[in-house]
Amino acid sequence: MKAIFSQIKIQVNPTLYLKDPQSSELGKKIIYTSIKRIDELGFEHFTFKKLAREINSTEASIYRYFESKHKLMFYLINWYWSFIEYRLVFEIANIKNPKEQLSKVIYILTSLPYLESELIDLVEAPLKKIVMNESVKVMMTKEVDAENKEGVFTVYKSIVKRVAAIILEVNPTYKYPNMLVSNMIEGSNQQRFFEAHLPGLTNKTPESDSVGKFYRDLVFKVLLNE
Amino acid sequence: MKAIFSQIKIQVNPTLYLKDPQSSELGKKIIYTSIKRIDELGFEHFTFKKLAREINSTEASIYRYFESKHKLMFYLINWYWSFIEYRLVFEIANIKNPKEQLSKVIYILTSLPYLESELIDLVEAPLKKIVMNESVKVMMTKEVDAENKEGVFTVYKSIVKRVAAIILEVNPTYKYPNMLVSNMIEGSNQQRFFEAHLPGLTNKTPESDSVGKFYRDLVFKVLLNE
DNA sequence: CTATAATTGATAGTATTGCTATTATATTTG
DNA sequence: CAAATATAATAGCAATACTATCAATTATAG
Repeated sequence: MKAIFSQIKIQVNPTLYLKDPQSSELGKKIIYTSIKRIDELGFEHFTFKKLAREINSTEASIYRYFESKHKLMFYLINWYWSFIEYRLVFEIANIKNPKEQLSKVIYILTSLPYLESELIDLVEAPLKKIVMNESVKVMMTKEVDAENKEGVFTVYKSIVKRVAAIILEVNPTYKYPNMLVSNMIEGSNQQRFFEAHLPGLTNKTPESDSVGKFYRDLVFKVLLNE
Repeated sequence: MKAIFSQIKIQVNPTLYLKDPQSSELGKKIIYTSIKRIDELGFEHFTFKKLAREINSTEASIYRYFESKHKLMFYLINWYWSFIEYRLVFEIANIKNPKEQLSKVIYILTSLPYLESELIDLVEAPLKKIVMNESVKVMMTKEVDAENKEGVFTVYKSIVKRVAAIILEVNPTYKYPNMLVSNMIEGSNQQRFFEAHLPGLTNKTPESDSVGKFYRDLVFKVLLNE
């Protein structure tokens, strides 16, 4: 399951691109290089001009693939979400016990990129970092309703739904399964950011993964107690 | 306790402004009007030029108060956080029971602007909306470490610390009090956004405040169970 | 192998943004 | 009323986010 990005052809909602970047060399270069540069510069400082310079192409050519850098960003995020959904389904397939399933899910959704041996790849690791650090900035905008209509959040909602179903198996009377999932996904991303930059907002300890433990503890306490 | 913004002089970290906006008419207009416009347009579409036009002033004049729109945004957020800290201290003062204190705190930190009669004001309500919808975009940037050094997050950390202390009174062995607080603050803001724009990620019901209930349920279950 | 279409590159241009600099005009204050 | 200070007016600049045009290259189909 190594180098998944290159082997598994993950399908991304066509509203997110003008021309499928997976269909040409230039397209692939755009994807690969933009992942590295967005991770490095942050979404705000990343521009098509910088990207074009790096891949020896032009802004105009990049615009033939993506309508805007916003859309490119959503393309990458959606690719990642699709990949996560794939993993979710795959890794849970042969687990029977819902609690064990949930445990695995928590790991997949909250773990750090470099902790996952399967993700050690030049592309997937920075992609996860992008999702962690940058995605909230393109989600929480005034354009969200229009983008939602275009199906930008379909995969994300599907993941939440899927995990919520497992939660309801663990505790059929729990009232807020979707919120518990979306809070865990977004929260763990943000807590990772806090750990790195604002540790006073966290309870970071030198050893051990406190973000992962925090959410594991939280989810199971919320579900298994009265 | 009405119209707090106008009555109580809240002190904001001077690194956030070049000239104290509370010290002049123009300064106050900048604050009041920017709150309304950032709320309306979102941080990305808000510009000093638009603001200047509206208050019949010029970009150059606004730049004498604030180094950048980023700093102005932090000024507003900090003002809000200081205000919340003030409320927190004030409203908890005569509650003895830590659980009741925590209950009050959860309400203050997660409630919607228009649900709080004290906040119904032309300024505080949109200010809370700004913090809910826009603040994460200026927090999660590559500049965060530099801004943290300038003390931009001092008040926020202080709130987290304060509430974490109450949490430890409720459950002295709980390992992640800071994370529980920052997750609740940031999470509730985001869940409000989801409720309004991506309800599929939440468990919204027509009546009753599900975000508030979700976090209340969550916090107490996490703290009061083994 | 050539005609045709599709893709990319080169270049230019536009409106807006974020910000600085300069000078003139008000306004406050001592 | 003079001096200091604050604000307005104007200009300008480099960067950003795009769009448009046309030429050169490459792929593809007959």
